[in-house]
Amino acid sequence: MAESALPTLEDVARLAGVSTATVSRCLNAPERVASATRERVENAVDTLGYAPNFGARALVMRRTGIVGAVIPTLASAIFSRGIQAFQHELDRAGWTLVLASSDSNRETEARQIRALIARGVDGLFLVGAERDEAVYRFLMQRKTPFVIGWTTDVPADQACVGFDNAGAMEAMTTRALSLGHRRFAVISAPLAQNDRARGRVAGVRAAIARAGLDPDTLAIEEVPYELGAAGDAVDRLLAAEAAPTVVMCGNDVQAAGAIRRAQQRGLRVPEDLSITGFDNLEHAQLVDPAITTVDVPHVQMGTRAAQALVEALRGDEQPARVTLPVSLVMRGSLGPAPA
Amino acid sequence: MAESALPTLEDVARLAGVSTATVSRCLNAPERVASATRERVENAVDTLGYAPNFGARALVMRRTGIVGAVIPTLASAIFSRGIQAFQHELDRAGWTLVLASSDSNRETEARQIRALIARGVDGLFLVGAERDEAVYRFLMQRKTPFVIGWTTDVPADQACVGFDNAGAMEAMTTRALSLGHRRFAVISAPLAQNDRARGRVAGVRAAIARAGLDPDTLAIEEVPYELGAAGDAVDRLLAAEAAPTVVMCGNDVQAAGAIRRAQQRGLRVPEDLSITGFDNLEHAQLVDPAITTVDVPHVQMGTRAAQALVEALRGDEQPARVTLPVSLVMRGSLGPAPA
DNA sequence: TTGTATGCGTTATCAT
DNA sequence: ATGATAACGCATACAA
Repeated sequence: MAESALPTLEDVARLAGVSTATVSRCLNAPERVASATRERVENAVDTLGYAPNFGARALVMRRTGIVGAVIPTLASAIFSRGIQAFQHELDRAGWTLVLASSDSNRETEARQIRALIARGVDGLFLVGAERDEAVYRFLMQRKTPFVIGWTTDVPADQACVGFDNAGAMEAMTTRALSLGHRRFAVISAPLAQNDRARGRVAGVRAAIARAGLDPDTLAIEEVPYELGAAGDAVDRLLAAEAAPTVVMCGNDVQAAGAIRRAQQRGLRVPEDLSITGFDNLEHAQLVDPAITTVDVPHVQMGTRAAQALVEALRGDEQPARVTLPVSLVMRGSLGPAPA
Repeated sequence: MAESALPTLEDVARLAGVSTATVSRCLNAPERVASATRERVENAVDTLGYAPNFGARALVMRRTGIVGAVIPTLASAIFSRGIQAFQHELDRAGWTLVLASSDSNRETEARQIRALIARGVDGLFLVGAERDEAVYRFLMQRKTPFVIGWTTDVPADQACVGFDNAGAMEAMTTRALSLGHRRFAVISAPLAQNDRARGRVAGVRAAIARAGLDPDTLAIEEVPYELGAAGDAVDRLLAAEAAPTVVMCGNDVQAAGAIRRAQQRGLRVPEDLSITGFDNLEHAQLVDPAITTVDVPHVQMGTRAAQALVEALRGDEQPARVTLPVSLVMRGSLGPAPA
């Protein structure tokens, strides 16, 4: 028994008694073919179970219809809402998303970007602006349009859809200051390869500096976005000489872990220790007290990023630059400083 | 200024003073070319910034190296761990993942499957076994190998990597019975297009039937995997004539929502009402009391599924059929039945 | 409206 | 070790 190959345009043409050009037209511009022949062709397509060969199509059309996104991780909830919206909007516009994760690692991200381009993506969505110049050069060279998300701190000629990480955290810190807090600590993602995390810390420092405090006394714990790691960070922070009255976390997962650990140590939140989060994830409403946090418009960001990328793919020259507003969500975990 | 196109194999060949065949060899089988010429070619590749054209390669190789996965949703944590593992293992084996979501909708899933195949995926990862016969016929016709995850309840000739949804829930129910519970209720995902959810409910019914109780009295609330919706379901269940002493949830998100709502109504968990979950998500450890749940080996499932798919892609005839063990995780939310 | 013919960029076979 | 060349399956410019 011969290995019967997949049917091609030619098979359909033969069965329908027309040329391959006509079959191609039936599929791509049905209005340009007589309805009688169109029906014959459609029947042939059905009976043969024909579907166009992707590689051949990509070769001749010079595009694949695929766009790629490289995000730090798929495993956590942090990016899932935004990416879900991104992919939904992309789908509406007829594009398909390929997802890769960088494990928050610079080299891995560079590898993934190259891998995606080798897989024929027509455009890219990237998180943050922190990567080697060589990567940007490569993207230029390949003429691959890209959009950067989760930050707006990018060169003027690049498209981005994000928000002001520093400003958001500065606002939250100012709020804590107004509640009487003077001893701050921060739990952040590792700062080394993460411009968003650095921005958030910078916001805290800016606010306390403006309040006349010394930003260099700010204790910073760098830990991954995990409950237990954030808990351990709390242990370390509370062991310090002048323990903080408020811990500003770079993310709600960390805030949730911090709250749980503080409570396990017998501290009341927020009476004894205030804790704030970032992102307004589902986590923020699961713990008790609920987390005072920064609401990030993830869905909007994903949607707008998709639109920006589609525009770039269409050849629009002006790179879209979108700054989304964030807002403080006051819930129970931030209270007045203890007396 | 002319629109300079991307460099091709021919450009490289010309610059290096060799034939395109030699350049191709340099890229795909470097050991089959003299090191002197290889160096010349590599230099030419660098200076031109050459990268192979994906479409041309896919056309002649008859494969894209891309596999697709269609999952109910990207937005929740339910599938993210498994998918992350799936993609990681795939990456190790040199494949790229394209992700699509079906919104838990049968027609949408069918559309997404066709769309992915139109995008040239060489294989597919699907969740659950519930879909139209036409979809399976289409996959056969296209000779597209696929693996089914999250269940093992599939025809014998299909590859699957999953666990026993019914058995897991039956075990949990039996545990509740041994704690004296006699009035059960279930909060489940909508059953209509979800074989895993139906399996879990069937497990509850089987256990209570075996205990001599009437499974037809079992109250079932079908709601999405959202905190608020699960809370509302609790309200309805508790309004019933003979309120349950234990609510078995099909998922930890629902269990978390149920616990919060019960507590807001002034009930103590588990003293007044026991609640169980499923999946052992991060949620389960965030709420207080922590959720007694079914641990599902998501990471293993994703990894094994990737391996199974890669095998199928390599042409292995025997479809892999993997059943992963699940286990009960006893935490605080399930206690003895109230007296 | 339909058909003919060409080219897209690569891999692989067969010579040399 | 290297080169010429034939597919691969499709879209499209041009002819009829």
